Amino acid sequence: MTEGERNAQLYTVLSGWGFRYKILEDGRRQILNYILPGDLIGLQGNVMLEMQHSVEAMTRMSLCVFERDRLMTLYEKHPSLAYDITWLAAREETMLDEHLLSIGRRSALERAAYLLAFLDWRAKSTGAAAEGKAANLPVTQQHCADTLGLSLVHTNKTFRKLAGDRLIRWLDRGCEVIDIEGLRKLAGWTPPLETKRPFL
Amino acid sequence: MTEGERNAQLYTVLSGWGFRYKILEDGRRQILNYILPGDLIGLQGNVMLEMQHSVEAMTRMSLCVFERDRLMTLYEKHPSLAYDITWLAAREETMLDEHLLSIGRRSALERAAYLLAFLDWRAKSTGAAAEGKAANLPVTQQHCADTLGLSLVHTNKTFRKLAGDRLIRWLDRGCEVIDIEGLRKLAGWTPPLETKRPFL
DNA sequence: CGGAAACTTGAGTTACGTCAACTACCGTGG
DNA sequence: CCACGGTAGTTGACGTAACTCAAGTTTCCG
Repeated sequence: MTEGERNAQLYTVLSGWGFRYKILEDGRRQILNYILPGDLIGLQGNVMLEMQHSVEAMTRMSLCVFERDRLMTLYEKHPSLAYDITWLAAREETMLDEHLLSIGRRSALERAAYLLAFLDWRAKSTGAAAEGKAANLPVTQQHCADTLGLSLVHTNKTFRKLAGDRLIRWLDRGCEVIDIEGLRKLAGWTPPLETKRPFL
Repeated sequence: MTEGERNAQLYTVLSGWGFRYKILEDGRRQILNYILPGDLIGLQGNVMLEMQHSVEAMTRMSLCVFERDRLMTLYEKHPSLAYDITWLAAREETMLDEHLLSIGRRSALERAAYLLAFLDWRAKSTGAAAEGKAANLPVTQQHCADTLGLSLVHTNKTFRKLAGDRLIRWLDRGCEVIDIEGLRKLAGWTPPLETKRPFL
């Protein structure tokens, strides 16, 4: 699914990991946010005229399709589902705000710590990893670099520092969080308190 | 209105300029987005448990208050208004996405050009400035620096370059856009196409 | 066994940050 | 009327975090 396309569908993610991103003409890429089970894809495309970003899967994903035309009908017939959609949109906004703070004002080390703490939180709160147990995050350093707004080389050096301090361990294809509290403290971040989460 | 507060109200902006921001413990500040007439304030606070950011006015603002408890009722009684709220949330997301791309991947000069082109667009599309006429943006360089994720000094030097190239003129307290097309081209950005905008 | 994708490391460069000083422009009050 | 203090903007010298380039491993997979 790429930017500019007019997309008639809305999707709910049932399983798997993906991400949303934008690119400049010369290829510079910025990952905007990650997509996990329970997330909605394509709301912007339904409400705005066209998609403003692209989406890519990181693992095999299964989706539940939803027709665009039915969105207004759904709002009329099921106000509580409409409310849930708003809830999801507001949560996305909260995440984007934090990412913005991170890229704009945190140092490379803090930023990296924040990203991993954030992904760990998301992984755990969607049940992708058991609560309490160390999460194994299926990201490459290239993904992280494009999320952090850093170069690949500098991202690597930053992660090596975190690994040297025993906060994480970097695996073949992904990252294992060892000391989540350490990461959160370094980043100066704690996961947001949420009201009850909608099913969808 | 500051972060962490539990805010029972939702506001619609009738007139004036403001902005949303977050700060780290040591005072580093990141401006997340600007608030103009027609925008909604406090949706996150209503849906999440508490406000995740703070809001500050840049000019005198007039607001229309809306009680939190009535949100669910509104969703039941007026689905089209509910849809409008979703529309606004999706538009906010689109703007945050673009800011993220900007801070993460654009150079200081491109970023500055983007910000001014963006504010010019917002000013014009809310009727704060006449369409076609040069918009006068009521921002200080400190605001811009905190939006761009740059230092105040470097922001100043960047703006002086834009002024030297006759793209903008910097006034006492704010900025006058001279060559909007030049700014957009430099930033590699054009305003998004929007579907019909809701009243609210 | 070869080739691609991911990760690592060092050396040199540059964009941006910090520090510090200075100007200009108010509005306030003696 | 001028003295003042505060906010906003400007500029130069110097330091450093992050980038680029380039050359490695290592791991996976066909």
